[in-house]
Amino acid sequence: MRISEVSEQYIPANTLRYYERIGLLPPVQRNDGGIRYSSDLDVRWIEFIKSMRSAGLPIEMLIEVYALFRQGDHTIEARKEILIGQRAELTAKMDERQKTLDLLNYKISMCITALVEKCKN
Amino acid sequence: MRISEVSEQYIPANTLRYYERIGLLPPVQRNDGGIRYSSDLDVRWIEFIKSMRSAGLPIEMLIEVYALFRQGDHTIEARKEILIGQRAELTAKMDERQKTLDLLNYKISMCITALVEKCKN
DNA sequence: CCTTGACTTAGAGTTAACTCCAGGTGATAA
DNA sequence: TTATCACCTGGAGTTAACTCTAAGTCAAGG
Repeated sequence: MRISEVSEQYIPANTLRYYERIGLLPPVQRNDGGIRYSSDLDVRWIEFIKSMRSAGLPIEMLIEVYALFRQGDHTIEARKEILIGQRAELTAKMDERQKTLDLLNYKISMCITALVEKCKN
Repeated sequence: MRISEVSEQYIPANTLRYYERIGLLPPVQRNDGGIRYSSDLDVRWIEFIKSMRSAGLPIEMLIEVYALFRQGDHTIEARKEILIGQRAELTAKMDERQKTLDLLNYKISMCITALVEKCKN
C-alpha cells in the first residue's frame, strides 16, 4: 500500500512519517524513487496503533511494545505485562469517565428542571 | 478555603492560578495581603471542573459554560445545549475506548496462548 | 519538453494544558 | 531581629503529539 492509501484508511500521511521517525513504525520498504510501500503486516500494526491511540494510550508505550516485538519471541511475557498495565489504566479511566458522565447527566437534568420552571411563569 | 486547602482536595495551586488567569475561575476574594479565599460556591465549581477535566473535556468548553453562567438565568438553554454536546462526545469516546479495551484483551489472550505453547515444549 | 501530482526530507511551528521560576510581600516564631 | 513560610505575580519553559512548510525528486500525460 502506498502512503496515500494507508492514510485514507487509517492515519494521516504526515503522522505516519512522524511515527516512522520516532521508531513507532519500521523503516518501511521503498521503491527506486524512495517511495514507501507498507506491507500487510505493517498495515496491521498501523491499525493496532490507530485503535490504541484513539483510546489515548501513550505513544511511548507503543514504541516499547514494538521494540520488544522486534526482539523476538522471548519478549512475549514482557509485552503481555505492558499490555496488562495499560488495560488497568484504561479501565480505571473508563470508570472515571462514567462518573463524569453521570455528573453531566445530572447537570443537564438540572438545566431542564430550571427551564420547565421558567415556562410555568 | 485557602489555596493550599483547595489544592490538597482538588487541583494543584499553580493550576488554580492558571485557571483564574484564563477566566475559568472568577477573580476570587482576597484578604489584605492579597491572599485568595475561595467561597463554598467557588469550591463547588472547582470540583465540577476537576471531574470534567478528568474525563478530558476541554477547558475551552468549561470557560464558555462559566461565562454563560455569569450572564444569568437566560443562558440556561445555551448551557444545556453545550452540556448535551459534550455528553454526546463523551459517550462516543467511551464506545471507542470499549473497542480498544476489547482489542487489548484479545492481544493479551494471544500472548497468554503463546506463552502456554512455549511451556509445552 | 513541460507540467502536474504524488511523494520525499529535515526541521520548524502549533496546540492544549499545564508547570515552574525568580523575585517579592506580609505574618508569624525563635 | 531575623528567619521561615505561605502566598503573590508575570512570564518563561515543558510535554505530548502532531502538523505544516520549503525545497526537492520522480514518473506519467499532453
